[in-house]
Parts: sequence; C-alpha cells; structure tokens
Amino acid sequence: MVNAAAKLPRAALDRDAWIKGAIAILAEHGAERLRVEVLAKRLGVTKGSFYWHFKNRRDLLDAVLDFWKEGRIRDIRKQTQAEPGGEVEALLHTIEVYGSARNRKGISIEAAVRDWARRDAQAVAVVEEVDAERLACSCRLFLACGLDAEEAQARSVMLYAYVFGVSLMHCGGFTADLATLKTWIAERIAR
Amino acid sequence: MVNAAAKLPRAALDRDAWIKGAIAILAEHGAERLRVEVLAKRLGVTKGSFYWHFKNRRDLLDAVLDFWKEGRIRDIRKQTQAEPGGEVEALLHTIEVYGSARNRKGISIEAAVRDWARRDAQAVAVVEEVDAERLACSCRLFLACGLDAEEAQARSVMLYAYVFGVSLMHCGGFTADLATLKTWIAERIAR
DNA sequence: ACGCACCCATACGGTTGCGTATGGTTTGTG
DNA sequence: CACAAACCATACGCAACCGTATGGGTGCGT
Repeated sequence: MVNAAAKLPRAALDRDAWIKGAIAILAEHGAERLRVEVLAKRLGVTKGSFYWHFKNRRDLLDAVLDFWKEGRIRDIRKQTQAEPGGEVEALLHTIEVYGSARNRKGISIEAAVRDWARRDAQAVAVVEEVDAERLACSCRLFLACGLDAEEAQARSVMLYAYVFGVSLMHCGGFTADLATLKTWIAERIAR
Repeated sequence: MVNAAAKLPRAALDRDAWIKGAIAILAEHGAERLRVEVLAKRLGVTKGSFYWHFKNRRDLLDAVLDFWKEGRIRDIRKQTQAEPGGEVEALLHTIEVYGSARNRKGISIEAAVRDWARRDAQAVAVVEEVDAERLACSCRLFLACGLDAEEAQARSVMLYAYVFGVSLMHCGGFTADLATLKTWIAERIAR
C-alpha cells in the first residue's frame, strides 16, 4: 500500500516536520486546539508515529515555543540592522513588516502565541525573551538617531504595542484609505 | 439536602447568571475552553439546568458576545464624554483606563474576545461593531481639539492599537519605570 | 387541593482526544 | 543474509464534553 497522502513511498518524518505542522495548526486554530491526533492526520500518519518523536503533547508544545523563539530573535536582528544614517528607514521598515497585513501567517502565529501566553507559564517566558530582544533592537536604533534613553525606550514600547494592537483591530469601514493612515502613524512613531 | 455551594436554598438561576459565569470563564481560560459542563459545575448545578435556559452551547456564546458588545459600547460612550475644553483630558483618561494594568479583568475579557474573533464569524462582527464605536468616539474628541479629519482618524487608530497591544506585551524588566514611559506615550498620542 | 410551568438532577449514547502496548515494515550495517 | 534500530499502524483504556431523554421537586394561580 502506498502513502495515501502523497502517493509516494513515505518520507520518514523528523521532529522538525512535526514542529512545522504544529505551527501551521497553531496559526489556524490556536494552541488550545493543537491536538496530536489532528496533527498526525494532517501529516498523513497516526499518533503511533508522534509518540516515537515526542515524549507527549507538552514536549511538542515546548519544542514549538523554542522554534518560534529562535526564529523571531533571528528575524528581529535581521530586520533592524541599519547603516549609519539609515536608522529611521529601518524603523519604518520594521513597522511595515510587523504591522502589515502582508504578513498574515506570521501575525497569526504571533497572536496565537501571545494568547497562549495568557495561560501557559512556558509561553510567557518565551514571549518575554522575544519582547526583550525586540525592544532592545529598536531601542538601539532610536538611540542612534540621537534620542535620549527614556524617549528611546518609550518609543520602542509604543512601536511594538502599536503593531501588535493594529493586527488585532478590525477597522475596515472606518476609513477609505487605511494605508495612508498607517504611514502617518508610522511616521509619528519613528520620526 | 442543601445547596453544596452556598448552603442555602438554591436561588434559581436565570439566563443572566449563566452569562456572567460564562464571561468569568472566558476571561480565565478563553472561549475555546468555555464548556457547559464546566460552567454548570462552577455554578453548582448540572447541565440539565443549562439546556433549560439555552438551546445549546452556541446559544450561550452568542449571548455572551451580545452582552459584551452592549457593555463595551455603553462604557466607551461614558468614558469619552467631555466638557468643551476637556477633550485632551478625556483622551488621556481613556488611554489610562483601557491600557492600565489596573483593569485586569476587563483586559482579559477583551483579549479573549479578540482571540476568539480570529476564528468565529459572530465574534468578528461584534468586535467590528465595538471597534467602530470606539474609533468614532475618540475621533470626535480629536476633532473637537481642532485636528483635521485625517489626523483625527489616524490618532484614533493609533490610540486603540496601542492600548490593546501594550496589554499583550511583556515588557517587565525592560525599564525601571514603566509608568513614566506610559505617560510619555499617552501624551504623544493624545496631544 | 390540583394542575401546570419553571427549574434542575440523573442517566445515557456518541465524539474527540491523550497516552500506552504491541507488532509490523523499512533501512542501514556487519 | 541476519539483525537491530528507526519509523509507523492498530488497538485499547480512560477522561472530558455535547446533546437528549426523562423524571423529580417547588411555587403559583385558580
């Protein structure tokens, strides 16, 4: 019998494949509905396979959190690197990338993890680490622009609070040109 | 046998009591884990009672959404009413009330509903209505301050995106004096 | 006092999901 | 080829829930 999903000799799954599948479900349905039997069915195998790669469901969840944390820290460092003089551009770019509807998948994961962190201690720890790194990165840019320490910190908090918040709002119908509004806001935060 | 929970002759529950209990669970555990048997146990009755007051679980969820919507619309209208000349104070007050850690319960419900709205169409509709009302309320204040329509809209979006976002962030450890940072931010948004 | 509406308990069948036990298949290695 | 490790299927027990069926108790109107 061939693989029902791919009609190919089954490629053995590794831990990473399970984690990536888990993140897809996390983005679509949240951590609460990330179930091993559902995930297994999605990957075209049974949970017999799952318990070979993971000790239990919690083991998977921790792996997902760790995977997400590493990726987010790598990403924020990449997005916020700037040539001297290009700091404002880098800040505007960061707002654009993190607050734009263009990045739907990433925003879904972000929202799911933050909601998860309201009940799970491990998720809280990961979010704290990621937030700290992001705040440090943008703070560095604001300082390079010549702002004093307090204003640099305040603007950093404002920046991330805004991009996370706007991704949760439903302001369609409020204005004809939301894009113009967003660039106005980005300017007021970054400049 | 007396009532196990209150040691009193059981007071008959009405629909409202169920809804309020449901909102408590919603705040603590999210919509996904708002289960009728759990809620019934919390209220000291069995689900036999529940299905007397509600058609099914979905019926309760819709009632919860409606209850929340009405309350939020009433609240935002109350919070944003201002004497002529006191508009900036009203805006600062709104930021304080909605973004402060003082309002833990309300923020938990807000976050739960917004997460809920990422998967449930009915929740989306309710959040859209509430957001529209809130944006309209603060927009009115900004206009009364003399701002033009575009800037009033932009600042309104920035205001709510910020307060929702900051309630999801974990910036403890980033600064010694978060309160000062928040007042700086509030000033930059409202003034 | 009788009946009925209101409110709730108990019991049941069905589904989903966790974790374990056990055995089969495939792949690499001596 | 033999054998073991890696990988997966099948089957089971257990728990949490949903929704229904059914009956018991309490208060109120007549």
